[in-house]
Amino acid sequence: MYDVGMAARKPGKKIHAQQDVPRRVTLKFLAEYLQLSTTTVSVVLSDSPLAMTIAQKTKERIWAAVEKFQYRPNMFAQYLHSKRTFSVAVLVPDIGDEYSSSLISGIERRLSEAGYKYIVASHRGAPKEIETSPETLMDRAVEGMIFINTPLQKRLPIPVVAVSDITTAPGVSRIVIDNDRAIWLGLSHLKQLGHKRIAFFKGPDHNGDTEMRWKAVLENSEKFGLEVERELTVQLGTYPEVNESTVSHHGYAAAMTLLKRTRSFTALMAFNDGSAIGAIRAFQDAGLSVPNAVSVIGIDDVPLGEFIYPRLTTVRQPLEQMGQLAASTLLDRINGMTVLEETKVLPELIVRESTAPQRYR
Amino acid sequence: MYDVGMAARKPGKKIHAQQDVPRRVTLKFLAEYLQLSTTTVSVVLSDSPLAMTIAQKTKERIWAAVEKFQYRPNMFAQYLHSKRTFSVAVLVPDIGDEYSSSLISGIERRLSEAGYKYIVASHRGAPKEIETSPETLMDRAVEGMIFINTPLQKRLPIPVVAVSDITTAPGVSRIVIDNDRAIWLGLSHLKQLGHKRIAFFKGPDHNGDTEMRWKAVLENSEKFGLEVERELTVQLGTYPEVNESTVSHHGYAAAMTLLKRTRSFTALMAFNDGSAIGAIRAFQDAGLSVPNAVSVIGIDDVPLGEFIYPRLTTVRQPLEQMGQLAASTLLDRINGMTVLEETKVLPELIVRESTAPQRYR
DNA sequence: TTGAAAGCGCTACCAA
DNA sequence: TTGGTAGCGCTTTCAA
Repeated sequence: MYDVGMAARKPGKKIHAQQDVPRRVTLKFLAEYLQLSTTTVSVVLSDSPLAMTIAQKTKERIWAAVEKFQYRPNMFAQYLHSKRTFSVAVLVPDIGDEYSSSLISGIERRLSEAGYKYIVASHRGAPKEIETSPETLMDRAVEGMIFINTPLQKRLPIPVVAVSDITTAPGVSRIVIDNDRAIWLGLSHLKQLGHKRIAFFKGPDHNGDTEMRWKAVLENSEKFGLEVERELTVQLGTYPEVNESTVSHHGYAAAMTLLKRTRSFTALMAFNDGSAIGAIRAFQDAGLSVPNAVSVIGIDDVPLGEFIYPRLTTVRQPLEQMGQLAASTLLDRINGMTVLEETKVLPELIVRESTAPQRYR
Repeated sequence: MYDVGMAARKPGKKIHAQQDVPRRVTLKFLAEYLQLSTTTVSVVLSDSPLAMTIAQKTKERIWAAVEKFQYRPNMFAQYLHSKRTFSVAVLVPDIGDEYSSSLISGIERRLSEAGYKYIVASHRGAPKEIETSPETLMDRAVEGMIFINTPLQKRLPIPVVAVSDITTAPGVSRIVIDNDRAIWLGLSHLKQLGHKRIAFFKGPDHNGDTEMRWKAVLENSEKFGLEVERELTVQLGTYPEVNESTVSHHGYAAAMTLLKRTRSFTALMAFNDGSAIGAIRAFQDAGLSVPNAVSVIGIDDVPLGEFIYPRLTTVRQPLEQMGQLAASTLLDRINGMTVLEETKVLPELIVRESTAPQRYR
């Protein structure tokens, strides 16, 4: 393979570039081909202020050569000066789950508009991964990071935004659903339908929405004159132990647990759609019709929700939009703007078929 | 901020490194601190053959300093020599859909074992994106690419692996489900249950499995003495036009189309789980019980399949495993090994509740 | 209007 | 057992 380097034998001694084009064309090659200095070529390519002083004719020759050789600057060499990589990292528990991938979809949309690429790293809950991956990502010189439902302990030297936040480090911008509003929407819907004895699923401990959402359950129940009974609440993923990993499995198991305790509830406010769908199946298996015997409401609005039987009533969490917001916020911080420490996103009630007026039983 | 560069005033004139540590420690800084040359430090850090010749004592001093200053080599500077980035790119139609994200989950697992990171780019079907993103990804110096259900026209100068292949370029390694076997499994199951008039969903045109799967339908039907009637087949995404994007919507619409034509079928072999779930809902809405009036079988085995009503009978496509295989194959090619041009993965029949023996109607 | 030279952080060749 | 020096591909003074 022809090596460009060989063309420059002695400084000052111009040698016409050979016909052979190296595997990847470099600035130096272009300059030699054009009988110009790399400086000149670099200046016009990057359109720096100095480019004003270059003859129009020269510029045109340069651009023609760029076109001819399909020259593309080497980002890694550029980085050495600019320290910019136009890439960020996204940390998620598991890229395979619906929640993460919907958010990432939104993140990507916004990022690609800005010419950024992203690296995603799933830690699958492994503490070691969570601990070390910020480092290995910093090695790739990402300009910022987005933590999705992932704890960050120490402050990073780059901008960080968290979605479904469980970070404890300072200086993190947060994008969160307005959980109070979400619960309020669900509860007021159930209340309007006449439900009094409502069961609740509390989220798993490692989830960033669990605490806020549970607090909202307590507060809003009080507001609505509803009682949150211990007997009617079960936390996902704690009891009983299930090996299966999806939230739906946890929802199924949680519903079964509930049924073993009592059947005195007429509605269930689940933690999310996955657990709601699992619970619906459990109720059906136990011979309880949904929504006739028990109404079920989820949170999220997963795509399949409108195809299950009965179609799922839920509180929509605009994940795509939250992803976009996270990306926008991160880009703003990267560009040195000051941003809100926390941005709340509004949920929306989607009434379908899994909720119905309470019938006396 | 203290600038390390200032420490080296004149070559040869050693100056003790200051107490101040620069933002990010460099090799040069370390070397000055240790009163060694960068060569020496570099050699022991990379544990090159030459490292044998370095005094143990010196090595220890170096490692201690690395620890003390938390030195991490700059990958971008390293790249300039090694031309290696330990990163690959993954192209998908949409990272938000279940199919893509499950595959990526497998890809990531294998990649991270090998210390690789990946960039994902969703083109959302936009021809312009599909055309240009290989270029922009090459700019990031990825060492290979994985195309998921995405067309690649021209040969790339780096290794490429395709999953659900629709590439036309040469030199691509393919990972595919054994579609013939998948259809065979589904059809033999239905046949055993006594079904004779079976409806089919054909996949959308832009999907890599559509052709092979349809061919398999034709061939296996013949083998089983089943007839594939025009009236009983509808292609997803073609008719009628639906604006909604998910396959489930397409499945719902396709099923409705089918019902408008005839009700003379007793089973449906869908193109995948998404369309199967949409179809089940359509049948239910039309007053047809599944599986009593019509049996439905999907392909994929999505997580929610076992929670819908009725639980979905399906042919499992091991997406995680296929992702891992894709990554392994790509890594092998990157490392210069020769790999199979095509690897077929075996599907598996999962019998649940959406299929039942045919009852005479 | 253009070019020489230094330097970004690291590796590698050749000396000492 | 260790160091000087050149160079990877590019940008950026400073000079001409």
